[in-house]
Amino acid sequence: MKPKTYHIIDHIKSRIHLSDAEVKKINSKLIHRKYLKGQYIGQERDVSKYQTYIVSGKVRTFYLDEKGQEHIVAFGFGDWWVGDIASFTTQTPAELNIQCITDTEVVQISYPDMEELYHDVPKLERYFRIIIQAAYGSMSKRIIRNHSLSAKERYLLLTQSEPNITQLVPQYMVASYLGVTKEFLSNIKKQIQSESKS
Amino acid sequence: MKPKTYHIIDHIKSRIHLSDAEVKKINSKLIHRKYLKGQYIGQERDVSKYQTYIVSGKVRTFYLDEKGQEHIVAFGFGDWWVGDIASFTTQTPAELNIQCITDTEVVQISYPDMEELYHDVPKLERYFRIIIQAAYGSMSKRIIRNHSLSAKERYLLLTQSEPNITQLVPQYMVASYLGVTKEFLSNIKKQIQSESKS
DNA sequence: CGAAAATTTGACATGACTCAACTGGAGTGG
DNA sequence: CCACTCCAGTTGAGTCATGTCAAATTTTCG
Repeated sequence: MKPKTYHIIDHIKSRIHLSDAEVKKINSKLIHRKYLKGQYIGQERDVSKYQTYIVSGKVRTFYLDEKGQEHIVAFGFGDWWVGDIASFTTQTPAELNIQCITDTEVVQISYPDMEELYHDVPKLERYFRIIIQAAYGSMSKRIIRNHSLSAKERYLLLTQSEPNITQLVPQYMVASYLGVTKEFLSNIKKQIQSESKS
Repeated sequence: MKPKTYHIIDHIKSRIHLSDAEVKKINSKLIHRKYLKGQYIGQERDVSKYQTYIVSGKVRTFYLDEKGQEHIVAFGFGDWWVGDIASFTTQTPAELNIQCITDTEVVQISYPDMEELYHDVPKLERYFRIIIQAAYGSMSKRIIRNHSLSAKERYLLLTQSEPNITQLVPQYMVASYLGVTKEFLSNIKKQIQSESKS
């Protein structure tokens, strides 16, 4: 019986070449796991134990400020990595919460296994370098947009680049992701609507 | 005559181990270069040709919006990498400008040389993975702060974590980095001053 | 010293937030 | 199948943070 191969392997293979032995090695470290809607993959103050790859489902990464308000840093919609990278790489308490918006299927690699994998399959360093570079690039674009665009412009940009975002997550999460209150996002939508009518 | 060893090698060695042969290999690809105050290491629309390590000097990375306003994404103050990562890694036109605030000494690696180095010294993948993870972590914290703190709180946090920032760069750049106008930052400073007096 | 650049000031405008009330489903259970 | 609750979304009034513009002042530096 062959060991089960996860979609994640294809994802890695699309960036770097892997031999069968390497695939096997990686597979042996993968933990397959399911979370229910509302469950936390990781919470603030806990040290992030796993690097988590979303196989299916929807996840949000958010920060809770002193006033108890949520600020969504990122969404994860399948075939992508989530987690508090700072916490995982330095094995210090996390600032971020990773919560499932829907039932979610993931594949995880623990910190010690990750270190072992980096040692045994050094090419993975390249894979993760590429992944993180991409994440860094989009994060830096987000900062730029937050500084140079109004909330309305940011909303239009988001709906344009991710047209079904409104189907994927409730509106108050979109607001939090954009960095505005739900009331104001509602207001923005009304503005846009009345503009398109005239 | 031995080839000159740059400080950058120590920086790399503090993250990964390198043999003498590997050091030599890396050194052979390093381009040492000086820029004058005001010069651009990279400009928007140009494809970023080099990964740039700041040896000494001060650099800012900024974005120019449609209204012609500058938005500073990051500063670089020595012994750190700068550049438009998205542009470099995908070899597509940059969105970011990298400008020297003072005379600046850098070490650069060209794109083809970088690829060659990754091939010949695979450990470098690890080094850059670690570097970018750190950059990503601080970038993500910045997004959080921008969303959850007021301009005044952000300013206080910055002056606390980087007390001599006011000596390092002119105030209007600090304002741009914080995402506020120079007038408003001036206002904030006045507020803080009057608070500390009472 | 003089010009250019950086900073400050103040009046005014506005984007975005707060709060509180209201609407409108989507269960859930009697 | 209705009544009830719960949650997401909307509305509107009032407020505050921050932006805009234009002028005055200070600093920097040739």
